[in-house]
Amino acid sequence: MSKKFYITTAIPYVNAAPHIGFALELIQTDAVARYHRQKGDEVFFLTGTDENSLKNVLAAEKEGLTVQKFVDRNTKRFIELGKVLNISNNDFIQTTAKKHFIGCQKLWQATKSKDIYKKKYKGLYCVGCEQFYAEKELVDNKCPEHQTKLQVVEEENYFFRLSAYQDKLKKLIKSDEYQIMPASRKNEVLSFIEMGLEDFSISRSQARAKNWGVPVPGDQSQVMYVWYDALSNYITALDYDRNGKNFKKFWPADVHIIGKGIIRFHAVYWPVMLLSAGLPLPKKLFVHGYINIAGEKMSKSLGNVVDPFVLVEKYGSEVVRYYLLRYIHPVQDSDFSLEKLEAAYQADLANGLGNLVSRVAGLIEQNKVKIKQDKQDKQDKQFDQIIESFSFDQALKYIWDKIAALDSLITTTKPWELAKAGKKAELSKILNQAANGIFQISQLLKPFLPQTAEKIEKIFTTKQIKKGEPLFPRFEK
RNA sequence: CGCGGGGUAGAGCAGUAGCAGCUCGCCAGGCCCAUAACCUGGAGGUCGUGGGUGCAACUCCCACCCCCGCAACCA
Repeated sequence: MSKKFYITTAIPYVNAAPHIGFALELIQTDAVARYHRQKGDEVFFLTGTDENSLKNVLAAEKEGLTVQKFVDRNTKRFIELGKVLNISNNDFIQTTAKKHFIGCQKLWQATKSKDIYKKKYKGLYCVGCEQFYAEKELVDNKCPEHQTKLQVVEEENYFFRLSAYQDKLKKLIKSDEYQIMPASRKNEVLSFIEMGLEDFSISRSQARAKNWGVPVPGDQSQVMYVWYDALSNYITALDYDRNGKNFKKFWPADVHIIGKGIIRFHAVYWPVMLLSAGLPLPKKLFVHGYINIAGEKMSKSLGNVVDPFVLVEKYGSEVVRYYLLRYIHPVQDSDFSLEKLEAAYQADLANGLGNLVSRVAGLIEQNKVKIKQDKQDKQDKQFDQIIESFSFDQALKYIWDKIAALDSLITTTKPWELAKAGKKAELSKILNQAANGIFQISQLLKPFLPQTAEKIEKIFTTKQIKKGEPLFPRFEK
């Protein structure tokens, strides 16, 4: 019996080229999606881009392009990133899509009328940050980020009655009805809620938004606050606008995967928006950590931004996938470095997996042993449990322990001696065991390293097993 | 008194009361089937600091020091 499984990444805004952090999110999400497909679930995996952010408008202005041209061009890079990383998403939402606009407006209208109200707001606004600042936050009366003077903006906006949902939301999260993982993030959210939720603005004036964004239904002077529209992507992509069959089938989401920076929107705003509109809540929110470079935050000003395209070009997608899943901690921040990536390649992929495959395939080829496929599907509860908890690093460790066990098996049973001694039956038994062990490894590996898994599968399912080329040649010193 | 995460072998991490562990790196031995790969063993840590509770503390309690985030719109 197949279950439906709906999984999403966050949608990054496209004012700059995609960076390695988003690559991590794509790869993690892809691993979970592929895992569920392998289990026979009907999977819908969504990713996309947020094109309505004012930051896009500002970036476009800088380059002298129309906003639409700018976002189209930049979104291409994100689509391209998915391709080069071999990401198996079923759809890619761009929030300038018509169905997204209509869907957002439908959600707005479905929201309980008492939850949306108009309020005058006056504050100091920084266009660069796209945000209001409190006076005590300023440095020399200037924006702490941009060192520019702030504008006094006064306008009437729509507000959402978040405060009314405080108790209800707390209960839903505490009980794991909407499960936030890991637990430390759940606690963080709960303590945030306990501090008290304030109503938040869900629109801005057309002028301030520079006429870019989703218009508020029935009020041409306002566009939706970009997060209101961005979060809606998870349902608009499923054709919520016309209550399409994907929406009926796949909503609510089984998992949203996001980075720690946007936890509030997903853990607080989004569920409440849905509650007010009478829609079911997503089941899980998984929050991953960030990638640091030599202990420092990645940033353009530091000049330490890692370009995922360059990595893939140099090492290949499988190596990048492996490194990010195995050595970037799923929930804590971790350091990224080329040295570590290369060490992982050499030790785990070349010496470990690659060598084992050559080793066993070579022994089989030389001794012309017949391999009988062990066809039965091995259930592995422990492995399932590891993946359910998003412990990608441990999942790979688990697989690599099996690789080591097979190496150890070969070393201790010495098939080459059995061959010399003419002990055919015993030789065949050992090599069958090894071959089937590798086959099993390839199955476990599929969600993580799909291409490599397939190559291994091919080698060990052909009639005449041949050694062939190394999967991961060692780097020359 | 803002909130959170962290400080365990050269590096990266696991370990929540009972002889301090894993991976990489390093050293020695074995093997010779394999991509100079693989296997075994070894060196290397007063578990941030100071107190407390316990028969027993990396693990619980208290205080302090250091690092890194967040503090309503950054993957």
